[in-house]
Amino acid sequence: MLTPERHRIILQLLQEKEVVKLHELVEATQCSESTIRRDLSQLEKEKKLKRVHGGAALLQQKREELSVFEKSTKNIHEKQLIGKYAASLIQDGDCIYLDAGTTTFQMIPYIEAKNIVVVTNGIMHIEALLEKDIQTYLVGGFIKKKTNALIGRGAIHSLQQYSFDKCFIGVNGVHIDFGYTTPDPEEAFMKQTAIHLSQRAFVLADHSKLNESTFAKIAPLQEATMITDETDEELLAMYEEKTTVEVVKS
Amino acid sequence: MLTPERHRIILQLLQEKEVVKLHELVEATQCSESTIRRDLSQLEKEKKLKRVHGGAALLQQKREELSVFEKSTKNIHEKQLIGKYAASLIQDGDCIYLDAGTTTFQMIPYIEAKNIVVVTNGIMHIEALLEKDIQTYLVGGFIKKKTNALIGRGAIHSLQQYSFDKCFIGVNGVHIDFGYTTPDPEEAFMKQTAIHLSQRAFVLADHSKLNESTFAKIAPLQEATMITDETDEELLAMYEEKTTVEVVKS
DNA sequence: TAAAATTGAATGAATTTGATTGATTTTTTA
DNA sequence: TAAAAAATCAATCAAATTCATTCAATTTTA
Repeated sequence: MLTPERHRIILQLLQEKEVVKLHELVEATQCSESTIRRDLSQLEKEKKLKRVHGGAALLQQKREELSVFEKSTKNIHEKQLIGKYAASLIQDGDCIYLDAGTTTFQMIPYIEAKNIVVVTNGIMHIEALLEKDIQTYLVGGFIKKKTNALIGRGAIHSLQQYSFDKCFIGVNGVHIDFGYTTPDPEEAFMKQTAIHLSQRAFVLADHSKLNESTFAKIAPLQEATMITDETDEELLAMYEEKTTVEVVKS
Repeated sequence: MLTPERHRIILQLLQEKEVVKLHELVEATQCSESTIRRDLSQLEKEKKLKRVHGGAALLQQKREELSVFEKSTKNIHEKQLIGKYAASLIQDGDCIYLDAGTTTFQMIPYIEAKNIVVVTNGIMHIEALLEKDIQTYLVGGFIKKKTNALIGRGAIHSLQQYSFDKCFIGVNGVHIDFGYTTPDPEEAFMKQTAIHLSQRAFVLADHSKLNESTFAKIAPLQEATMITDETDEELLAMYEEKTTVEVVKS
């Protein structure tokens, strides 16, 4: 049996059952455990499924967003590292746009620059920013319940009243061809606008975001400097051809 | 049975029953107590549930700190009464401006009208509004730390994008000569603008506000209907000469 | 045909599992 | 109320399963 056919069978069985045992796949394909293991490894690298002990499991759909709560606990350590580094880029007197989202949120405790102004569309960010006695402006607009972010026409309009030294943007996918992406077109447009209003743009993307792409395009890679904790040299080299990449090491 | 499948079963049973006994999970998954215990431990670490003696429970947050906040305010009972009455004035399909502040905040739990849109400058209000599945817009602007209200040029500008069927305004003073007043001129201007953008304006003022006046003038009495719990007939008669007064009785 | 890629088997390492232990908590009983 | 009984718990261990890695055999490709 050919590799693509096996892969098709594996993914199909997975679709039907949500989780599938290694043994069932051996049964279905009539080939050895080793082969199936190799297939699962590869499919996992391609983000088509998630390996689990004893088999494989379906991973959540591309366009479906996780709740804020789930997001906030995922890759928290990596996000903190990235946040800390990103925060160190802020200089005294800067005007900053801080995108909504859990990754950019992690920057706030590490901000040390004085006399800065921060504009944000993230309601969650406000309390933390005020706690640090940072002059904070909020853009107006519609409140998206799921992410607690301000989006829509009003938000864009509100945003356009400002211009920034630097902006820090969170994304859901970074892809060599599709650039920076996020599931919601409204949010994508918001992020895009912020990038265009800024002298320098930074995208914060932990390693789980690389080689991913979701529905709505924000901007091509070269429009922002990417900050990531990815360590795979080969992968990084690929992105470095297209844009500036700052790698955070733990 | 694979780990993700067990986890799914556990979480699903939990969704249905709120709390679930260890023994039921053993029954449902046909595996040992130890395994279930380990699963529960892990799911608890992932904040997917809360372990309790004998099993697990759904985790519920927020509610409590809200009540703490509610109790910390002055004249809470009167404000609730006023809030309840004011909320009853909202009709299906209305576009509403809800001013920041504790009095207007009390309206939210009592809002029953369907298909309404609420614009607010109060950050505290957001969570409660979203909880009630109300379409919510926030004005942009500078965040005043003390009151968690959005004010300033940006806020005014943002507000002027809308027009309202009704607005509900909190004030610090109501005075027969000076009209409605509040200490901060920026906030006063915000409230004034909202009143002018609304077909009908309501000022919520518990009895402690009457015959008081503070620094910044919002509007003369006749520009808004006053909702109060004051009972002094003589006092009320005085105000009723100048404007419409709605009296809430406990 | 030779080089490269794929496959299945074999190895020991790593993970998961259920049973057991004694400690802790809850309920029952006196 | 306090002691006893029952239930539940965390910690540990050994057996079973699953895993990654290696290597030789086979198939595919150039």
